[in-house]
Amino acid sequence: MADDDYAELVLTVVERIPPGRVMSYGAIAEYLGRGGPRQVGAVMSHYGGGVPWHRVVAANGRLVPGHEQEALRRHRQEGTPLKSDKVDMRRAVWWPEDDPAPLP
DNA sequence: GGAATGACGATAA
DNA sequence: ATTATCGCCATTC
Repeated sequence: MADDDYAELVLTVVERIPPGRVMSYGAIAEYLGRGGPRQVGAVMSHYGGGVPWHRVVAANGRLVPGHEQEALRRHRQEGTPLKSDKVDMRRAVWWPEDDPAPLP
């Protein structure tokens, strides 16, 4: 099934997000070039248990619904640019080509 | 097969 | 800044 592939792709990208940086659902979807923000969100909600899900935020900087407290705590821990209860996107938004991590 | 649903996004009021 | 609506897209009922 292709959707499992898609899920793995999403998870891979999420794992690639460096600490102190975040990526929006839409950004991930755009980067993958298929599906949409909601698909990414769906994958995260179901399969996102093994990746730094807190680094995935809504485009408006809102933290993950249902885990705001948790995500907020971790972000403070990692030094993510925060706006009180939201992420400072202007600084925190990250793009894969921004920081080409060496793939083994 | 059609309607409802959802860790979204952008815009309008 | 906050809330309300509409549009997107694939999955699920």
